[in-house]
Order: sequence, then C-alpha cells, then structure tokens
Amino acid sequence: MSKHLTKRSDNYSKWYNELVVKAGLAENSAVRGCMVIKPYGYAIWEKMQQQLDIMFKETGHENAYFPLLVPKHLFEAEEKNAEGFAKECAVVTHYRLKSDDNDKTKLVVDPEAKLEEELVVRPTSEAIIWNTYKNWIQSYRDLPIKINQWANVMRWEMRTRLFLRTAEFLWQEGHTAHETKEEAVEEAILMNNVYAQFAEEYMAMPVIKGKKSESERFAGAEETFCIEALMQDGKALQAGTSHFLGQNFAKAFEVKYANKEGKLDYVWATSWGVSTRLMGALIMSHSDDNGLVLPPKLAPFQVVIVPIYRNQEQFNLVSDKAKTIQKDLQANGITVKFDDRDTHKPGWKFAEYEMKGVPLRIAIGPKDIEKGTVELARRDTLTKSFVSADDVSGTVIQTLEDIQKNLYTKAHNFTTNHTKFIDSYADFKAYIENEGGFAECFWDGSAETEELIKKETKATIRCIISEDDLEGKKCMYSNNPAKAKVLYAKAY
RNA sequence: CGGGGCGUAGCGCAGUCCGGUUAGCGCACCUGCUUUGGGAGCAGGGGGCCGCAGGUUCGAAUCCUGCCGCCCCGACCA
Repeated sequence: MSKHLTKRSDNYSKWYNELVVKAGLAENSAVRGCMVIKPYGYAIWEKMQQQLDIMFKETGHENAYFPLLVPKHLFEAEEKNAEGFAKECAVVTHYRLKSDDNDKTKLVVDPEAKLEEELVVRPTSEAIIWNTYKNWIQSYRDLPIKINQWANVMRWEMRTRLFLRTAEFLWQEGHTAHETKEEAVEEAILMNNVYAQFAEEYMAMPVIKGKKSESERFAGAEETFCIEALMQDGKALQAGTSHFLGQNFAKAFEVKYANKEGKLDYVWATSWGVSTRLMGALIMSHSDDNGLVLPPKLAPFQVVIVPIYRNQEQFNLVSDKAKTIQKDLQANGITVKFDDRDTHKPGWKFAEYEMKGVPLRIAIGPKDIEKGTVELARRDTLTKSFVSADDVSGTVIQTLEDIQKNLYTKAHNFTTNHTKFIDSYADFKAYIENEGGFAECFWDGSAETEELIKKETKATIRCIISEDDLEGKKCMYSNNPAKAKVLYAKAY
C-alpha cells in the first residue's frame, strides 16, 4: 500500500477512487462496471442495513424477496417505467451453453437454447412485484401491503464509479399498496423522512428534503420525494428517493380491490429505495486527505487498541491491560478491535487505521503502564490526549458521542456555507462555475427553463423546496412568475 | 456511441520514437539479523506468454495489420 492519498484539492475524483480502494472498501472486478465490496466496506453496508431495517420495521414494513429476472411482457406493462429503464437493461436470451465445435476448451451460447421470451435482469422490481400483488389483493381487507426487499439490481450504465454508480448495486426497495391516494402519499413522505432521519442521525450527513421536478422524476411515478446531500466538492448527491406511484402500476397490472362500498377500485402505490450509493455519500461527506472518516454509529469497529512493546515481557504487560480495557468497553456496548498482530509495527497500524477511518484509537505502551494512562487519538480532529486508564470507558463513550455530533456539525456548516439564495442568472452562472454548491432559486416551473439552465451550466434542479409564498416572485432565468422555490446544483 | 489516452511482475511505472546480450525500477512479497510511542534498516531471494492473433526481419516489448480490454472527457444515470 502506498503511503499517500491524492489530496482532495489536487483531484477530488482521484482522491475518492484511491480512498475507496486504499481503505479496503471495494475494488473493480473482472466484470465491466461491477465492483467487489470488500469485508470492511461490506461491514459498513451491513451496519446501514441493520439500522434501516429496524426503521422499516418500526414503520410497519415486512421483508420479502422477489425474483431477479422479469419476463419481458411484465416489464413492458407500465409504459413509462419500461421506457425509462429500457436503455439500460441486461437481458437473458438463452438458458444453456455448449462446448465450441472448433475449440473444445471454449463455450458458446447454444443457439438451440433460445428462450421463447426474454428475461430482463431487474433494474427495479415494480413489474414483478405488482404482478404478484395482483394475486394478493382482492378487498380493502388485504390492504395496506407494506413490503421491503433487500436485493441487487442491474442498470447497464455507460460510465461507472465505485459505489456512486455501478452496473450492479445493492439496495432495498420498498413497495406498498394502499386504499387511498392520501394514505399512499403519506407513506411516500414518511419513508422519505425515514431516509432523512437515517442520513442525519446515523451517517451524520445533513440532507435537504424535497421533491423532484417532472423531468427528474422516477419513470412511472406521479411524484418523487428525495433527499439530497452536498459533497465536499460542491456537487450534490441524490441519497434516497421515495415515489408516489399513483394508480399507474395498479392499472398496468390490473390490481383492483373491492372497497367498503363494494365497488372495485385500483389501489394506490409507493416505492422507495436507498442503495450502496449511500456508501459513496458517507465517504465523501466526512473523509479527509488522510483517508476515511467514519461516524461512530456506522463504523465496523469504533475503537482500535494498538499495543506498543519492545519485547515479549512488555507485550504481555500491555496486552493484559489492553484486554481488560477491551472487555470493559465491550460491556458498555462499544465495538473494539485489539490489533495484537506482531507482523506490523505501531506506526504502520496508526496509518492504516487512519486510512480506514476508525473513530478512536487507543495506544498502550510501557510508559502508559507506568503512568496509569492510555493514549487516545480522535480520527475526526486528529488530536491525541492521555487519559487515565481507570475510566477509559467513560471517556470513550463521551468522545464517541462528540465525534458523531462533530461530524454532523461540520458537514452541516459546510452545507449551510455552500447554500446561497440567488436571483440573478449571471450570479448563478458564476456561482456554479466558480464556487459550487446549492443554489436556492425561484423557478417558473417550465421544463424549458430547466433544460436550458442544464445545458448552459450543467446544474440541474435537485429538488423543489417549496411552492408557497410565491407572491410577486420571479423565475431567476425567465423572469416569469415563479411556480416554486428550488435547489440547483451540479450533481453526481 | 463520438473525442483523447493506456495495456510490460500483485500494484504503480521506465524502456517502444531510432529493432540487437539474461527486460528494468519503486512499492508489495519471501528468508535472516537488528528493530517496534507515526507507514523501520541492512543483507539475500522469488516472481514476466511485454493484452491477444497474424505479419515483416537473421533477430520484435520495440515496426506493420487486425482484434480485445481498460481509463478519462462528452451524451445517459440511484
């Protein structure tokens, strides 16, 4: 492993790519656009999953699993959804290989084994799920259905980047069915709020909640709610989306229920998801030129203990102390790794855990044993202090809380400092070009304005913040009466 | 799919223009000794179908042709 990471100020994108690899989170694989998520990276994803799963269950959802492959006729049933995803679908056309007649060591697709109907590798699961819900729903007594699935999906993207955009990615997708429009809208908003809460409390990442403009909406949705986060390079990252699907899928799949009056009606739907892209968001929100910085609530281990010693006798002494502290911390619910490997030196370990973003490091050496102290090093501030070995747990618990808060505060200040209200297009262009960040602006609600601004500046409407109090407000671009206050930014 | 670049050890690269001993360097790896409070030092060692397939030549990593793959910039996107 090389010693240094490219600096963010030199090349942000290179910094990110190197960081993901050097911190042991993920790497590119032999499959185009698909990544291998390595154990340390997967451990973070598991932490995210565990917490989200708890939150989904608290809001009344159950997990289930639907097939990876979707028959083409089902996939095309909801027109807009099909059209939106058609360009990036992997398709299974055959079910068998055979050895090549010209070269027995090679395999070729057996032309005899062509499928009568192609199977689409799911880019999202609405189709297969709604086709299933059709069989599950007859009466209002069958509603609501609130299901989540943890799965992989595939979207054949042109250009991929580890975690931010890969051809295959892991995510969760919630799919719910409701009696009324109001209930479905409420559900979509609720889940967007759950995402926002997760981002802020666990990822320590401030987000802006809003809804998408029509052009940025999910294919097949009536309304898309989203959370947007600002990365350190001033670009926005869509961190989660929650869709109110209206009756579009119910109509496409003929999902009707008998209501309390005995009349048949189409059900109302939502879907919502967050993906391994959250890993990218987490990495970019807090990390620095020394490597990853993780919030304590999502770190695979919150504390690492590094022993320092010259000989076996010292090691035994230090190791005893370390194990006592480790047990005590574990008893307090803190995850601790004691790195007693003799194959690497302390300095190497310090650098390594800094790269991996472990929130707190405890070093214990002969001097500490003498003085009854340990050295405590914070990853977020890179500061070190000596604390009494008698109450390490108390100090650690307090410090971990501080770190979690500090990361949020830092990110929040960054977002606030890089969010500007702008009402002149000239200022807007200069801001997007030179500073980067969120721009709050009034918008006339037209797709033309949106499109032109995108063409001229590469900034897009990340979300609509509000549609109230627009009396006398003018669109920054067209000067026409404003229909909404929106957030613009260049996006990932 | 348009424009640019690159394929040489696990990783990062030099060598290619101008063909010529045994293909080299850094990191990593292995062995030994000394080390261990911020990525240790010295000594020794292992590892290459030079992207693939043809061609030119006495001789090809180097020249020619074709193919494949990857990266970057655009269009597309959670």
